[in-house]
Amino acid sequence: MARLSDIIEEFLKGLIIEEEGTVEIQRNELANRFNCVPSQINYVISTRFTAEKGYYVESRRGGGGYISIKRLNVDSAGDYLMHIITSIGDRISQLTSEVFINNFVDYNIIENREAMIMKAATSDKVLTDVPTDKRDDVRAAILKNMLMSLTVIKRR
Amino acid sequence: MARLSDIIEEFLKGLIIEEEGTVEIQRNELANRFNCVPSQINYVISTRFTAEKGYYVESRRGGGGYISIKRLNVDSAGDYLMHIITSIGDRISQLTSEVFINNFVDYNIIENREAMIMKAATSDKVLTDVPTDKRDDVRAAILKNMLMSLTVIKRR
DNA sequence: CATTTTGACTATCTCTGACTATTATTATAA
DNA sequence: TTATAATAATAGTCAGAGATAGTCAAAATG
Repeated sequence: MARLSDIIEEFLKGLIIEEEGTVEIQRNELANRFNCVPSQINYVISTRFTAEKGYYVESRRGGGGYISIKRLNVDSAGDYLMHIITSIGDRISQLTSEVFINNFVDYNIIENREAMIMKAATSDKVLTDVPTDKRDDVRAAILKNMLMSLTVIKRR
Repeated sequence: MARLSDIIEEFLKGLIIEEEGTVEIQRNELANRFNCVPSQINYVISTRFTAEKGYYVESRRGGGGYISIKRLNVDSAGDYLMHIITSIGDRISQLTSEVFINNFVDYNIIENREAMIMKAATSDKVLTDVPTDKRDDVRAAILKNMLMSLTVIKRR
């Protein structure tokens, strides 16, 4: 059974592409369309459309309220990478890391193979020997260092 | 009477052939089908679908979670990689790791950018939070998993 | 003894709902 | 008319329930 969150995520990303970088929705309406509670929309947004992941979200309550999601403009891959690197904190979960990496592919900053390598390097599987409480720190360090390495070399 | 683990192994391998190299299952569902505890699935996977045997395993918990198993490539580059992967022991120093990676580039198995990423992911700098005596183990795990990801058969 | 099977406990991710906060609109009072 | 209060229409938060998978060591098996 596919996750509802993934479906909603895809739906929104589709809209964003259609609308060339921005989308505006009403929370209740969207929740209604997908037969879920409104707060699930917040969940999707907070796990998939955060600022660090390259999205800018605004909203307004009250009558005629809305949520708008904008995809950040990326004209320089290097700038974008630096932005991401500084915004990644000292710790990151495997899932969040994967979402980041997928975004890099979406933004054409890395190739699919490169994404696979990065995911392989930051998976929990590989960090079993790291004490649990340090795992997310090490992962963040790995991810950031890999990204740093990309700011040095141009993509063919 | 054949062991349950063997039966499950055969079942999964059959699926992998049918699906041309990759299969995605739900642990509980599979355990249910074979009337065993879920953790037996982990046992089967960890004893029969290891990297050395040519499989790449990923998983995700939570609602809609899954376990995916991918068969690895057996072409010459894949062979070479598998050979390397098995020859890398459980531990590897940063220096040795770099030598390996440089060789991959020389043998045209990976791109320059990919090499940069791999070196970044296996540098000592990134493993400062790992206890010294575990550092080379973690590095070996990272390197092997990255190499393995390259041997995965892609579909799509 | 080595391997397999089991189950209790843990970790992670998703979904839900009650409660809260904010904004817009309408009604009421001055 | 203008200021204020009440009401309606949204969205936000957070903790807990639900749905998975992972780990590890003891028990069973052969």
